Formats: sequence, structure tokens, C-alpha cells
Amino acid sequence: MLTQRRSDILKIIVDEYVSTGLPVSSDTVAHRGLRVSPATIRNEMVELEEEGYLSQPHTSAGRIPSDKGYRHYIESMMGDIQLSLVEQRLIRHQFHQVESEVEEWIRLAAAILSRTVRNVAIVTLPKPYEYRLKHLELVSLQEFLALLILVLREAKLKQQVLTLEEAISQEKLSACAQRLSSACAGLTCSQIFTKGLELSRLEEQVVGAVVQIMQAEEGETYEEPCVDGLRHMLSQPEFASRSKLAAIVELFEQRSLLKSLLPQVLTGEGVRVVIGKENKQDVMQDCSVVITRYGIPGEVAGAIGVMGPTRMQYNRAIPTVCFLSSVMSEMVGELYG
Amino acid sequence: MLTQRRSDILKIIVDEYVSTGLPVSSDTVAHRGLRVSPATIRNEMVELEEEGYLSQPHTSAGRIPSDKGYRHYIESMMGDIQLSLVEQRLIRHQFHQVESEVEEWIRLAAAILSRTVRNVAIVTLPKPYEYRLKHLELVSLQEFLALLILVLREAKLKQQVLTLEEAISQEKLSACAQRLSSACAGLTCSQIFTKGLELSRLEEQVVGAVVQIMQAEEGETYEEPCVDGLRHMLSQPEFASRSKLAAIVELFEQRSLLKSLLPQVLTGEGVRVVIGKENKQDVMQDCSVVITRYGIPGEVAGAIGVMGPTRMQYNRAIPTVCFLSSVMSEMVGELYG
DNA sequence: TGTTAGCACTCTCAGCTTAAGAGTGCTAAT
DNA sequence: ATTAGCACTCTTAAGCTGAGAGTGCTAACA
Repeated sequence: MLTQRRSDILKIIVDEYVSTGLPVSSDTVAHRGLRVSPATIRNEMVELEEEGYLSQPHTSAGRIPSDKGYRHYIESMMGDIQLSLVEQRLIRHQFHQVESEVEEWIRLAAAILSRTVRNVAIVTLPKPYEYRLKHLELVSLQEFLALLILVLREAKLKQQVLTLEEAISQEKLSACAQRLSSACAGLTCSQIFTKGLELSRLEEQVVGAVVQIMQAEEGETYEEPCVDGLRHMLSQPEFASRSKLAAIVELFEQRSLLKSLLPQVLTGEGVRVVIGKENKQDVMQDCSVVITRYGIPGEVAGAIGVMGPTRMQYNRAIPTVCFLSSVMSEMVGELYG
Repeated sequence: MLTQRRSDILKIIVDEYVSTGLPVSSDTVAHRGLRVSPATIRNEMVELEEEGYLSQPHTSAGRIPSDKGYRHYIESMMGDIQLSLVEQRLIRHQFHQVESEVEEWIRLAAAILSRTVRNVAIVTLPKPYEYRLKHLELVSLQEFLALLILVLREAKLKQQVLTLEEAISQEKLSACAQRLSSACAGLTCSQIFTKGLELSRLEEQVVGAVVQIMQAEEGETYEEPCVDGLRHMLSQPEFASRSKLAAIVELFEQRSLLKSLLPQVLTGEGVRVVIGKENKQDVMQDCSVVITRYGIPGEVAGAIGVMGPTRMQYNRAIPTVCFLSSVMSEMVGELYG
């Protein structure tokens, strides 16, 4: 365990480095409130470095926090920071002003988050664990083509074009849709599957398509994510090198970060902070991610988070992510309640 | 007008500069097929520079093409280049392998285009000038809430939640939907508006919403665009400076390029090539755009194009954009035919 | 024993110099 | 009109230097 003074010194170094991006000297630390001389600080810094909390870019430079240093800062020194009430109200206000479309919410959340943390924000649409059929409809397109429309709970629409085995009139399609609609309304995909309805040839085809669409939907691990604020992150000095930058842009264009990260988040609990070398991807060795779940436990889940260089304002990022997550959870609660 | 030899020299300089990114010397030009000495080339280069086709980064450097140089190259020297049959077949093959979802097509088109030109590709969904109603449906959500679903021609769905003035059963909603569906099927928004149907209170509300949705949809100048290949463009040497890079990323995140460019393209004809200073945006002063329309004239229009530094492989970009545009047009034709 | 002043040492960084090389424009000869 | 020859300009990379920052060590001090 760190002594109180070492802990204080580490905190000052993290805060200072995060805000300036420059290695922090013993002098600077001494002038930030501690009543000891730079020489004493230096002795402590040697210890902190030996224990792995700090590192030195080169002999005659100040110290910068290591991944372990950041980790300790977050776990032991940040306490249970909340956004100020003013900020909370400001954010809530923005949510009230926006339309009641879920897409709008997540876009807003991503915009707010990326702006406050000046890094990339990632927010996914909320996704139910199980879908329930609300209604289905068949619309004749051409002689042998019909459009199957599924209305899932929460007004989510899915569609698919069916190739019919014979020409069927709109009236017959409507009748079929109505029968299946009332038979299956409110059921989950597996319930429909096991219900064992007596089905005509056409109905069988339709039910097959319905089950397939719903299963495919449930099989997805997460919904389409909204990414915002790349411009902020890329203007950070840590992405000065071309190769690193290109790799990061590629990471986002190909969604590979999301694929590896989201599944864990959506099943886990609480805020997950992944720092530097804890990341799997090579490109992310000096990046951090702060991400959490939102939604209704056991029913609906989405993810909201932010990514940036390890030198990140964790004391802004974490409370902002937490607060936005709780606001989003409330809104999803109202929608699904 | 340029003499044949000057034209040849300009062509060599453009080709060489585009592929290497380095100013082209008289020596290099002389060794690329012309049977005259470097000194002669130098005399010609002085003329070409005075006429504004070339410029010189500094006294002891070779020449690079100016915007006017590129323009001349494209208009007078590229001829009517087509993609090779092998490439055409390769591209068609990829389109055949993909699902028949329009979203998939445009994603594929963007991927192919950005990969071949190694720059950012932009492809919008096709958008009809006028929408026609195919079918409409009402689904009861809660006592006073119903979901209005519009099926537009080409299986495009729109939805809106209606707040009802009184509680209405699903049966009544279905009856209403069916009546309006058959009355309005195949009509455009303005036709519905001027038809002068006798309407109940509920029906009036529904028709109002339908017209509003369709009008809003027609009011949009373009459909959601798909952007791919930022990673390619950003790894070009011209985006070495941080500020330029940040500005470009911002341009894309905020869609401002699209807003200014697409309306013109969708109403115009043929391939539009905007070179360097011809662009309005400050950030784009050394970028070019090659973009064209696709779809069915007078009925459906989308845009497909590519953007990159002025030093762009126009002789790849232009034929690829053209060919993809014609393939997309065919596919849209089948869909809307 | 913990703290501190003093100081030599190390390393970076910006600025300067230099030499090599690339490519030009001019001149005079063909 | 073309071209060889050449002086001139400008860039670039490399090497050098001094200033400055910050350290670690030592020895003195409370």
C-alpha cells in the first residue's frame, strides 16, 4: 500500500500530466500544495517508480503515470465523484429538448459525451434480450412477391421480401396476416416456435420467416452503434504519428473495437475502465476506454462509453459516462415500462 | 491551345506526380518516352508554367501540376477511359454475391470505390423524386397510442406514433387502415391531398400524418449517405499536418461536405469533377471530388463519388465512379422497374 | 531518521553550420 | 530549334553546440 504522501504525489502527477501532457517535475509537485522540498519529492518519486506507478521518458525528464499509476488513481483516489448538479441539469435539459426518437437520444448522448471528454464517444441503441412480436402484416408487391412486415414491441420494424409459391391476392394475404397476428401477438420467437399452430402452406412460410428474422435479431450481440468525436481524439498530441493515427481510424471504420469490447460490457455490471496495455488490440496499447451498460437489467441493454489516450480526464469521463448511463436507463425504462 | 508536345509533357508530369507525389524534373520527363533533351523539356516547362498549367514548389525543384493542369489533363487527355473488362466483371461479380438489400449495395459500392482509388468514397441511398404510398397499417400500442406504418413503393417503411383522441380497438384501427390503404394505394402525397376523400375524425388524423411524413421525406435533398475509406485518404502524405487532418475529419463527422455538394449533383448530369480551389470549403483547397448521379432520370436519384487530395488518380477514379454508377443504375432500375 | 541545499551529471531541444544533391535557367555552340 | 555545359539556388540531412530542464547523489542539518 502507498503511504499517504506518495498517494498525494501520485495524484498531483496524474492531474498535472493529464492536463498538460508534459512529464511532471519534482519542482512542479512541490509547488502544488505539498510542504516539502523538491528533493524530498524526488526521493519519493524514485520509490513510486520502483513500485511501478510512474515512469520516466528519459533521464532528465519529469515523471509520467504508468498504467498502474492511472489504475491506482481511479480506484483509490477518485472517490465517488458525481457530476455537479448544474451539469446534471444541463444534460437533462438537452435530453428534454430533443425528439422522442431513440436514435436521437443516443446521438445526443454521444455528442455530449464526446464534447465533455474531448474524445471519441460510442453509444449503442438499446437492445432487448428477447423480442416479442406485436403485429405482423403482409403486403403484396408483385404477383409472386410479398412484403412481410414485423412490428416488434417498442415499435421496432423489420421487413423482408417473400417469394410466394403461387399468386396470392392482397385480401388473402391480409387475412393470413391477421390470423397469425392475433395468434402470435405478444409472443417471443421461441414461444411462437413451440406453439404448434395448425398452419396452411402460406402461413407456414410466413411463420418460418418470422421466426428466422426474430432469431437473427436476437443473435446480434449489439445494436448499431453511434460514434462521435473522432475529430477531438485525433487532435490529441498522442496521435501525432501517421501510422498510429491511420490504425485508429481503421479501428473505427471497421468496427473491430466494438466487436471485441461490447459483448463483455453488455453482460457485465458497472463501469469498465480498460487502461493502456490491458487492451487487446496493438493500436490501443496507449489508449483507454471507459464504458458501461445502460438499460433495464435482464430486459434491455445498450452500451455507452468513451475512448481516448491513456492520458484521459478520468475524473470527467467516469462520472459523465455514469450519469449519461443512468439518464439513458431512465428513458429506456419509460419507453419499455 | 497547347501544342502536342506540351500536352505530352503535361500528361507525363501529371501521371508521374500522381504516382510518386514528388515534383517532376525535366530529366524524368525526358526519360519517359520523349525524344528530346532535358533542356528542351525545361524550355517547354517554362512556357507551361507561364500559362498556368504547372507550378514549382521552389526554385530548384521539379514541377507539379496546378489545378488548371489537372483540369486540362482530365478534359483533353484522358479520353473516354473505361475500366477493363476484367475489372468490370470482377465488380459485377461482387454485386451478385451480396444480398439484395439496397443498403448492402451501397456499402459494397463504397468499399469497392474507396479501395480502388485509395480515398474516401461517398455513396447515398437512391431517393425517388416522388414517393407513392403502397400500403398503410395501424397497430394499437396502448389505449391512446397507435403506430402508423407506411409502406412506400420499393418496400421502404416509415413509422410514426399517433396519439389518439379516444381509445380505439385494434379492429377499428385495422378497418380504418384497410379503407385508407385501398383508397390511397399507388398515389403520391399530393394526389392524396387533393383527392378530397370523405373522412372520419380518425381517418383525417391518419391522412394528415401520412401526408406529413411523405412530404417530409420528399423535402430531404438526399438519403443517408455511406462513407468509407477515410483511413486510406488520411494516410496520404498531403494530410501530414495535424490541423488539416482535423479539419477533414470534422468535415466528414458533421456532413458539411455532403450538404453542400449533393444537391447540385443530384440535379445535374454526368460526372462532376471539382478540383482544388474550385471547392468552396477552405479545407478542401487542395482536395478534389469526383462524383456523379445514378438512378433513373426523373424518378430516382442517388450519388456516388470519391474525394481525395488533388493529386488523385483521376484515370482510375473517373472510370470507376462511372462504371459503379451505371451498375447501380441498372440495379435500381430492376428494383423500380 | 527524515529532510534539504547544493551540485555535478545526463539528456533533450532548438538553432546553426555545412556539404551533398537535385534541378533549374542561362548562354553559347550546333 | 535544340542541346551541352555550367553556374546558381534551394532543400535536406547530418553534425555540432549551448542552453535549459530535471534528475540523482552527497553531505549537512533538525
